[in-house]
Amino acid sequence: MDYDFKSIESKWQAYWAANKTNKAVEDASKPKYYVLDMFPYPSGAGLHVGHPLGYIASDIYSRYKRLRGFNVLHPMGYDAFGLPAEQYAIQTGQHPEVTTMQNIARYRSQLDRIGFSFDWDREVRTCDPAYYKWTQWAFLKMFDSWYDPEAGKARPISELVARIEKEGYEDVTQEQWASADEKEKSDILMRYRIAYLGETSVNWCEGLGTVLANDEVKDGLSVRGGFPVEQKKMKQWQLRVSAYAGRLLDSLDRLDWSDSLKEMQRNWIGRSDGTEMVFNTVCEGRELPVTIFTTRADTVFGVTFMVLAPESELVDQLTSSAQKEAVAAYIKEVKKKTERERIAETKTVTGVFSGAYGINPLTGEKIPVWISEYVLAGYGTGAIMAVPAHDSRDYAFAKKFNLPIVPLIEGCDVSEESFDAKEGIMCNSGFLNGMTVAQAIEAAKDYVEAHGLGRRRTNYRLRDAIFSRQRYWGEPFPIYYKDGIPCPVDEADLPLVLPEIDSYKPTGEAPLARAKDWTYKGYPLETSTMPGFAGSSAYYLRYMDPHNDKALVDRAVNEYWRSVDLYVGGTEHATGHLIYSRFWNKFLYDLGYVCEDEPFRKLVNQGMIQGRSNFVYRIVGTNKFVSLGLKDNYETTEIHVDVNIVHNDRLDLEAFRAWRPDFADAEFILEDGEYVCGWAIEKMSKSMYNVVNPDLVCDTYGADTLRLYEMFLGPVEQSKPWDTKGIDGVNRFLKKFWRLFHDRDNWLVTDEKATPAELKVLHKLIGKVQEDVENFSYNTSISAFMIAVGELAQMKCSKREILEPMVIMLSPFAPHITEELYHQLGHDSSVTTASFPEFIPALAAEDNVTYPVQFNGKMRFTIDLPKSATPAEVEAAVRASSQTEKYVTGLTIVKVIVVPGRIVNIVVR
RNA sequence: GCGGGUAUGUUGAAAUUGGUAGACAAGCAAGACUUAGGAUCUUGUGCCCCGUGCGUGUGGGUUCGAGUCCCACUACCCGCACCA
Repeated sequence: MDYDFKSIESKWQAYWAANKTNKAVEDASKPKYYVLDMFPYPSGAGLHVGHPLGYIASDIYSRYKRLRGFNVLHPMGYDAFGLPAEQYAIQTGQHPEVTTMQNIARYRSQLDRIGFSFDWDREVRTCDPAYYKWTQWAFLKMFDSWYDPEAGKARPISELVARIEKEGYEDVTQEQWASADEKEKSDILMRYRIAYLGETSVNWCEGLGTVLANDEVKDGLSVRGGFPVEQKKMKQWQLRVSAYAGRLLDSLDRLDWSDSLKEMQRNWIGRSDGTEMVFNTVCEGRELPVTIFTTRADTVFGVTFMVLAPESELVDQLTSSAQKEAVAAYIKEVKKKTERERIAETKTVTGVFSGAYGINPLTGEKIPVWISEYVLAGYGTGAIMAVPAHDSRDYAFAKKFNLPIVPLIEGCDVSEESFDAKEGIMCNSGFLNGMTVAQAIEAAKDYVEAHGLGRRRTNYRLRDAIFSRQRYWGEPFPIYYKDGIPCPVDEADLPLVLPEIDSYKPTGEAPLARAKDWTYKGYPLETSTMPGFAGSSAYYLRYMDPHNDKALVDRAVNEYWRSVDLYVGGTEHATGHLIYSRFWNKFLYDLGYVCEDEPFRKLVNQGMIQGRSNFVYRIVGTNKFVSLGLKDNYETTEIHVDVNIVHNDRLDLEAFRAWRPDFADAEFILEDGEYVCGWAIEKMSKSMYNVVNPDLVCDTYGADTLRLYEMFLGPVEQSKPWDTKGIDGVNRFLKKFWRLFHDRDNWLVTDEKATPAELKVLHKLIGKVQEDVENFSYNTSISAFMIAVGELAQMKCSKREILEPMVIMLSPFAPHITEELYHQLGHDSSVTTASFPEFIPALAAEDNVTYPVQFNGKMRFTIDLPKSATPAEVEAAVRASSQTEKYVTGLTIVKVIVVPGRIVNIVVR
């Protein structure tokens, strides 16, 4: 009987679906383990072989944990709101929901073919009203909360109101509050709510007709679509993520994530400890204190000018009448630039003198105040003290505008460039003279605080998340406007269902503005929708209790599953989803809705699967194609060719002629009768014709081979090109494994007792697989299987005692073939209900140890000794060996090093 | 510029964490079986001047012993980037 993967795979996939084999049920008698994949956005292109990589890795781990007696939660769903479906709708008029459902169906059928152990009863879709009810609910909770920096957590806004009424808070006095009208009260509270409506400079993308969050913009272009993005002041919903910056940073230390990912988040959060200092300024007799932020308080004696951001509110007040025109012209010029231009021109220095002067609080010196775009309004206070000698940006500015440069560190040379390093001994710096920079920073901070000139302050780069999108295909905000005051929709009225609209074409206003009766209690509803990350921020919680319509997740259920034990996904979410989710979770934790303050305890980043593109070389001006080795003899153009008609870099000529009409009469110049294609590693994409579809691999080799091959390709974390060449190896392994059970006509498995040699093969394998799977080192554990199967084949061992444990161990990797064999072995339950075989080290141990014997570190020969031999016995045996004699003639043994079980090294002179 | 990572045969890679470098595959070569093979099975395969030789990006160091540890450098990949 041959290994017929097609019938085996479809048979068991149907069986698992019918029997709900992978259903997860809360069970207090078993330890839980929660394995999560980053759920996909169902794009129109379907899956390529790169997508399932992480899913396979996590599926292996889930199945392994199940064999080890854990109650495993391993769900899957779809991040289904998003731009591509809406843009398709704009082009075709088809409702995004229709497109989305079609794509989901396609994804599901592709996923099902690979044999994942997902509990599909727990599937979530972010675009499902029953799901986004809880996205809206969380938003309402954020709207109804503020961040109390004293308690270090979010609290209900009613507690803030109570406090203001009783004693005022920050700059809001009791009296002000008492006399405020509804609108004013709303405005005051808006400054504190976690979800708030605020005017801010936002990334506006004209091409997409919407605002975008910082992580959705790269190099001044939108990540989706690549349209230019400009800065615009707009009133938008925002989430006060910045309030959590400190906590998001601190608890990173407790997470089992890769260093690089944690570092990325640390950079994104961007903590910097510095000093806020007040400089008094004078402009035509008007005095105005200006607060600046610096991390280099020690350099205050070298301040030769100050700079304001062009967008700073202080600009108007600090512009003298003489400079008014020049400043206005400069600001106009700056505003005209797109974000992209501003980034591209970071090297060119621009700026204008404001006409005002500041007073250095330590020296009393009078310094000019300038305005320049190199100072950012959104960071610190939007104003800086400039120390050109020790800051390269200030230096460039000072050079351009001929401002003085005062060096503050002994022996530093600032004639050509600034000295930015935080090292050396201070000079020209009054009481700081003679200190090291590190000492001076602290001393200066102390001085500033002691003399009431400012205070220590920690700044974060992390900004609040802009939460509004002027789009259709997203969650509607549960907010309506009563006389212009934003009010929350009653929780009982959630979900607020996305209305139908007649056309998806952009008109300049938000699509929901066109919806009929988009009102609540007679008042207009908010017309923006939520961004993509809204629905993905708490989906891992919803999987715990996906059908609950009373709560996001039931308290007791949450206490059982707690948080994700293993999260598998790509690094591309480092500064988006993974920050927002952590924020969202911490917020829910503060209010007591969830029991863990971090959502993802361990995170594994799977690498990307790159494409391996193939090329043909067309001789310019002809329809003749020349093989790789001969192409240098001609003038050629390189053309991407579909990798599916190339095997081992040899072109299938007939398939090539049939591929595209213009190649139908192609001629070839061959080498050795074959056309050899060139190749390159590139991103897997349609346009490069290097996309490999997993369905195709399942058709030709089967899902088990696909799974094994993707894991055998290399470590899960590493990016690697897809190269179908090696796939035969793992396929051969499965066939070999099958042949331990079957030959052409017979069932070979016997109940004979296994020999010690056979048990050794088995137990060595158990030990290896156990260790490797725990470390996600799947490629080496597959190697171990190959070795074991080879050895058993050699021994002609087909004993149940050996093979049955192997079937169980292999089942996480290749679930279909093992399910078939497990049933053939006489079981009528699924292999997933089996237990991982127990590792007995004694059975795996070798009786003898082969010691490599080195002389002065060079290996010369090996010697077999009993495992029990003591180091002294080993040394004696080695000294007595005739081999040793050969290598020491004429020399003396200085010392013999014996590492028990490892090696013997003899030092000779 | 700042931060993180990687570097081993023709290719993907492994190395018990300081102890026989190249496991296991792929590719290639030779052979067997076969009407045939993109099937199956053997065997070989780091390099060379074939030795007590050389060899894990380069140059040093520590050690009886270094792919692994330390120092300096180079190349590539990823992230951030006028963040004061």
